[in-house]
Amino acid sequence: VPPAGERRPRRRPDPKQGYHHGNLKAALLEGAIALIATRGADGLTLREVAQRAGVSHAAPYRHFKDKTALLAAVAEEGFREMCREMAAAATVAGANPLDRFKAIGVAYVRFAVAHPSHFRIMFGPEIPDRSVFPSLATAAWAAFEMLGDAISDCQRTGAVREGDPLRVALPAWAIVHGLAALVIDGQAPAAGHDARTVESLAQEITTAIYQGLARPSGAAPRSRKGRA
Amino acid sequence: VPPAGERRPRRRPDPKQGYHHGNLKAALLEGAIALIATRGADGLTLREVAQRAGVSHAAPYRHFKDKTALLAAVAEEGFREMCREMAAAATVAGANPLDRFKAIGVAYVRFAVAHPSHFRIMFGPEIPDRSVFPSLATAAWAAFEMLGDAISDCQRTGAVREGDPLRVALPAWAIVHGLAALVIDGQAPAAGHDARTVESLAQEITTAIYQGLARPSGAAPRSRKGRA
DNA sequence: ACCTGAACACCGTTCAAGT
DNA sequence: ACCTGAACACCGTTCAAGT
Repeated sequence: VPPAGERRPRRRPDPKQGYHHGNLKAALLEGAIALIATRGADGLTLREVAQRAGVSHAAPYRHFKDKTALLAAVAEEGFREMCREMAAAATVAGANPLDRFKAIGVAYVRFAVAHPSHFRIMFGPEIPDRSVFPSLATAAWAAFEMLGDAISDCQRTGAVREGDPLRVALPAWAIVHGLAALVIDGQAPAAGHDARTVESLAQEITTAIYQGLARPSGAAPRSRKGRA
Repeated sequence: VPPAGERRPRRRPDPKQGYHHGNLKAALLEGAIALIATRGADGLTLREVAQRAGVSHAAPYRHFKDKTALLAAVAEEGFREMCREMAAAATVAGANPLDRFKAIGVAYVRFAVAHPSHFRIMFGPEIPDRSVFPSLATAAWAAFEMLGDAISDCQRTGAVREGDPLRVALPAWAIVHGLAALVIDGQAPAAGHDARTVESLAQEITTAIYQGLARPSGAAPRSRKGRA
């Protein structure tokens, strides 16, 4: 029995298909992502996902081995969307590799704050072993590679120090990931996850990892000057 | 009915006390931390904590309002232990503020990798609103303050650029937090959480946030030289 | 004051049975 | 091939009842 007046998009039985609709799998995935956004990662229930899709609570098992498999699909879709948004941000940023690198980092944080529960599932312990889901591992790796490639480009123009790009990219990944985690967990001071605050925090962070916290060499302890 | 041969420390009924032992609350907290270490954050069950303490599954409610309250106590103890370890690391590092700052950052990562499930509960969404538990909020803040104070000291000696210490400390916090999260979630390349690998990764990270990723100004693009 | 035992409303998962 | 309904073994939480 459906609970009450809940909007449920495109329910068209189409009796040519088996029972309810041809692509229950896609509907379940979509529903799970929507449910996570409103109820949080812990609030996600296989039974409610099934109910929202209009099927019995046992039906999902025909399409996903278990709850973890559904969560893996959710996580994979999250990484794909994150990559899309980072790529879009890089495009907007223009041709300067350093600008592109910073834009990607900011987009990383922006995605996490916009979809905190989704972000948690992408990285959290709900999926204990990512190697069981190769396509998820691939999608996750692609996100890291975007940062690595951006670093590579910066090294080519001489903006970033030399060294293995992936190794140099790790601190950059860590700092944007750390800021994202702290903000969505309510530790970093981003009141209400206000978009402008988050944006400027992310800008500060990417600048910090590029320039470092050290006093600019050659600058006197009391008078700081901008770089060239 | 206790399951089988499980070691259960110091069960001394002491009939002077109420029923089982005088400080069931402490026993529950201790048991919860132990259970998290072996079963993970998701595997923690109020009923099993009670069973291990030798009481009924309803008994914990006499000492903790609900499961979240127990988790908050677990998280608080985690922050205290982390602070202890960071303080110890700073002491070992000596008097140089920059060395102390790096040691604190490394200790932060080391704690997370040594107690991943505990670390997740300290920062995760299991405790939705930290402000409900003031002592937890205080303990968490103390950890951030240690980094902030270390940055302050570095600014006094001129090693770190000027500015609001807490604001300057945020990138440092983000980078160690991010590395910790990536490692325990199996994203960063620390095979098996090997202690030496983690240690050197943490060293690299703290160096990176101090020096920055920028090519050292004044160095030619092809020949890098050490700083003074 | 502190704990027990039964009860309730949930879960994830399985499996025979239906079409 | 795909879905249902009942069933099982769990949860967290509550509450009358015991000492």
